[in-house]
Amino acid sequence: MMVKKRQDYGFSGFYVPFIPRAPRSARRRGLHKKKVDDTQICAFELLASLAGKLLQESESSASSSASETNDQPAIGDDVIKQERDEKKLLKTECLDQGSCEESVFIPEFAPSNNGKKCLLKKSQHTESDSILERSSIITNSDYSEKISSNMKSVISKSKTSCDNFLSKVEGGFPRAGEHSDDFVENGFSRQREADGIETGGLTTDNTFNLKDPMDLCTKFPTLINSDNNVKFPSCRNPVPNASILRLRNDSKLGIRDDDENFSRCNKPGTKPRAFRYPSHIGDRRIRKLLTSKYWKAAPKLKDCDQSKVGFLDGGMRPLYRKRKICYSREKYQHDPLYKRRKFSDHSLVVTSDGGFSSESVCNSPEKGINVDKNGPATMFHGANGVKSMSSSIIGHQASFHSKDSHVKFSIKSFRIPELLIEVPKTATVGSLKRTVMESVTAILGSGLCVGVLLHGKKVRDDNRTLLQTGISSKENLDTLGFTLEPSPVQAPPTVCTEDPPIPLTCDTSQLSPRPPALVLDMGISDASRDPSPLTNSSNNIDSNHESVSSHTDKLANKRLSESRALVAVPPASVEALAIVPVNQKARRPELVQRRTRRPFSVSEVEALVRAVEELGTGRWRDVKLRSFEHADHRTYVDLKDKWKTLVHTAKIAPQQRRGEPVPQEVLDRVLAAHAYWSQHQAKQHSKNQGTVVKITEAHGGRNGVEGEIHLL
DNA sequence: CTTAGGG
DNA sequence: CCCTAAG
Repeated sequence: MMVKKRQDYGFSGFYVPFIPRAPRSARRRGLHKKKVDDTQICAFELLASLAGKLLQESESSASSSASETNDQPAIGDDVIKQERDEKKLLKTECLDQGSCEESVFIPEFAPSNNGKKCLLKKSQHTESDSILERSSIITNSDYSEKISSNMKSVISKSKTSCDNFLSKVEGGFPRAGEHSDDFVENGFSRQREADGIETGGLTTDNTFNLKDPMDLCTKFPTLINSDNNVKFPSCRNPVPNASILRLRNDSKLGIRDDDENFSRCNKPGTKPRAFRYPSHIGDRRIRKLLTSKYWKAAPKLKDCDQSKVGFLDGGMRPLYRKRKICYSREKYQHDPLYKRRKFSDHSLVVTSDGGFSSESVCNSPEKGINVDKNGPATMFHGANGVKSMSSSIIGHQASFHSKDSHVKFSIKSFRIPELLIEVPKTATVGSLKRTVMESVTAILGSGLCVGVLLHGKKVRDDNRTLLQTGISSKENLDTLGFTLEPSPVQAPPTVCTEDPPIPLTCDTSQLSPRPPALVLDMGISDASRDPSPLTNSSNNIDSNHESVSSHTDKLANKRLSESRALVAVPPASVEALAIVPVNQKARRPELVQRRTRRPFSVSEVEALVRAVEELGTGRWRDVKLRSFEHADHRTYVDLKDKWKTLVHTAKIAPQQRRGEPVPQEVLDRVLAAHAYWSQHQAKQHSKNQGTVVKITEAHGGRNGVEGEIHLL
């Protein structure tokens, strides 16, 4: 449920590199955790924004430094204007959020998620509103930017959209403090004055003039807190929920897909188990989206009480500890972030810049602004074309003007794919920064091109007109999305292995059990074959793109799922950069990353069969414990599923079987056990259980194999 | 959290 | 594999 909801609100069109999830066993469901999520939204957003920032930054640094400089100077009138806009923006955002009950799920969105979400929602209502909103948002960023530094603007912006997020960031990163200060000064000082820090978010200035203030409050409690956070070290944050990016003991930084973490976090009352991360295999890796800037953002951690550090992170290293310090109590929430992250991956970050980078983040005031374009849909109006594209998110909404023959697109921003960065614990912050920068650069460096998606399908025929493609249709506009993709020509597969963390390696590939070579292969092949695997399952709008035939959909999906194993290697990955989707209707279910596929080996199958023979088919947990206890990637559900497939496999002709062939003998045993246990179960139901303890069933396999089951 | 099933 | 409904 949650997932879906999130998706709906968050990512409709977003495509993100796929990353394998943590073992299912580890994951938890958080049906009841919804509320908790609220507080954590920001964190996700933060992450998302970071990603966006990274992208932007790299881009800007590369190509738009000039624009930046230009932009900054203009502080005078513009500022005022901006401010006004900002207020407007804020207001709209608040309202929007308020309107969105599901704000809870907002996390899905990137930093600008809230805004985006709002936008989306608004868009539903009125296009004009959405536009306004967007522009206001943009303005806002501009405003802040102009006021102080880009960075500040970013912060302020982010704050507006997501206070929590900021606060979290702060807490999470060593340099957060710096930003926070700036931020406060520039963006929120007013607020504080007015209402005091506590109420900051709500009462602050005009910003939040809501028709119903309460709405805002109730809905965005977190935001309020965040304000507080900004001012005060996160550790002081009274709100337990304040989520921060949690750093694990591991040296790997990155956003983790693990649901596990997520779910734990969600549960307020969760057991201590939540903190056992370190022991978990999957947890070992901390994946975060960090940008150098990101790190910079958390300077004030030191401010936090050191004493609290030890809370949850017993053995953390100083470095991490520092970061963690403030967040110790928020570990829970942290997890949610991850999960959201997953979702958010797909989402656009409205304020990609919202985040954290101080410098180039908000370069172009116009970025993210909607533009009416006569030209190709792919064109964005921005301060600088390229820059805006990469950094700004695509507006999810495109509006169709019946009046003229123009189609209006608003691209709020683009999101960059999740980056997995792995560095040794002993790595310096500087090295981390470099690593991040390199990875980002790698993404941008290879060149990007814009892709157009309609109904999740990639529109490849560049010669088609919007009209022909259906993009001019109002309905279709809702499902229109843009993507940043690596240039066709280059797709240098830069896959790093996760294992060698020692040298700073930028691992854009997901941790995959598979051999790197394989991964690469998959990634490449997938990319080359089908640039937009994600879109396969969606309905084709057009015939112009190479759509996968329906019967091959399954295969495609499979491929897809496999490819997901990789976190897109920047250049190579098709979906490297996000998409902007728009409508929830159009959303695809697969936004959530799937775990990497790990075919059962024959030996595993044998172990499974053995266990099932002994334990029966209704005790998967026991089976897991007995035979797969150390196979963390095999959950009992996996085992159950495997058994299911085994039974099926055993029933079909050998020619129809795929994958690593399982000895017929084993399959026969499967059938035998299946038959036996089915019967056994039936007997039990019929209250006739105790009688038969031992059953021998013979199946006429081609080998005439006979399966025996021995019961106690 | 586990199971059991459907997708 | 994923997702859910049910214990």
